[in-house]
Amino acid sequence: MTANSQQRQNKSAKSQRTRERVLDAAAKIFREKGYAATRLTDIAAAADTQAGSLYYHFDSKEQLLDQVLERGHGRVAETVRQRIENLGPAASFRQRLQAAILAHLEINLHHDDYAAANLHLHNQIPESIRQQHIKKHRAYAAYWQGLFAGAQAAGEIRRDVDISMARLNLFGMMNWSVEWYRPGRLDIEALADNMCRTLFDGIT
Amino acid sequence: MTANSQQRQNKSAKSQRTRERVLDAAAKIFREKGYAATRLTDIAAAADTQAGSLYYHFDSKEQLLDQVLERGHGRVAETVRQRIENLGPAASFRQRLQAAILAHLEINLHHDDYAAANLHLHNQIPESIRQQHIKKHRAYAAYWQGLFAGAQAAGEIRRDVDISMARLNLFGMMNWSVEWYRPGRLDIEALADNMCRTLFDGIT
DNA sequence: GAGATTTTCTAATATTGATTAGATTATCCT
DNA sequence: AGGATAATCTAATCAATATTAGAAAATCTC
Repeated sequence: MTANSQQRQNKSAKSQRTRERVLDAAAKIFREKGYAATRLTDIAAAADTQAGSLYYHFDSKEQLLDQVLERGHGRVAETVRQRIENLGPAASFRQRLQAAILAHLEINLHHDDYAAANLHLHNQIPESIRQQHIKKHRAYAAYWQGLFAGAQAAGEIRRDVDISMARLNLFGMMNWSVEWYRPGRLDIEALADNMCRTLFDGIT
Repeated sequence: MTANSQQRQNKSAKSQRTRERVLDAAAKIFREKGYAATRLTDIAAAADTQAGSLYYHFDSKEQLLDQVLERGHGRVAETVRQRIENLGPAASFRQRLQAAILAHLEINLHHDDYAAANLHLHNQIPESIRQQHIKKHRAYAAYWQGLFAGAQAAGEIRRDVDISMARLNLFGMMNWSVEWYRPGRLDIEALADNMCRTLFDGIT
């Protein structure tokens, strides 16, 4: 490692720390107040810096949002994939779905502002960056669709069930929970379990 | 009817027509773009008038939002109650719930900007008017909770099911559909039917 | 149809908030 | 240490937009 690259690394290390702080603050506040209602001074305050200083790290408010959403999506997708892989190849599709539900809920409900921002801002994304985020969202949906298709092929879901709709129904249960869930009384594992059972077995 | 009251009626009729136009426009645009991102000039343009003119009818942007949400909530609640009453006293609770689901979906998905605004703006309501709307929302939730409680008491839902959670799951399915549903390929009745069956019977 | 009243328009005002420019401070390398 | 580079701050700028005030137009009453 040359002295030169060492230098670059150090500088970027410092810079990246505040960059992280800013991103964290942005995720938190965007998620709380929405995109338009968030002021850069709010983000700056939460990141313990000045509004003007943000521009050393980011080009614009829009780009800041873009990166928050990007990271949020990445975390969700990776976490879910990872958890399912961890189950190994012998797992049933219902087990996979249960694990996926738990992972999705945990990351969205449990402290991850980046992930939660994706849900909250869903319909507030400015036109200019919307297209790419819709693409990512579609890819995530397709991944789940694969799980449902596998389950149906394996006979774990009835033939007459429309799996696209089943998936949308599940997304609804999960994503709506960010509106009402508050940590404390109910733990997330019980919640995941409940949704999975409702989806598969119903309440009758 | 005196000439005086006649006069008052006429004036107010005229005034009320534009007031309606403005409210309609506000509902539509608030729902599309969110609260903070909506400009008064947008609403004025859609109502075929001038931004300044809005203030003859409303005190502020906030009050405008307030009335949109208020009306939206009223329509939803009344429609659902009405549909259930129409079933008569002999209807099973599952039938009632099915009717309620259909009504809720129809009004939220089918052209009612006031109702849809309630869902879209859910987490963008300014502090000053949030409290009362949370109250309304709670009352609506309590109404549904009653349906679920009745169903469980009548043995139409298993004893071991947590009906609060079942209700939240159903709300999730229904309310998430405003994010993805587009009129055309799938009719709302089929959608309601599907959700009701998923909830009660599951997909296994 | 004249005068009063209601409704709408036009043109300020005033604030807010994103963005930029230049000065200032911290950090790094030799 | 001292000069270069990076990072941050401060103080404009600039545009957007909610709100207000007063003029203009429409409507109503007699």
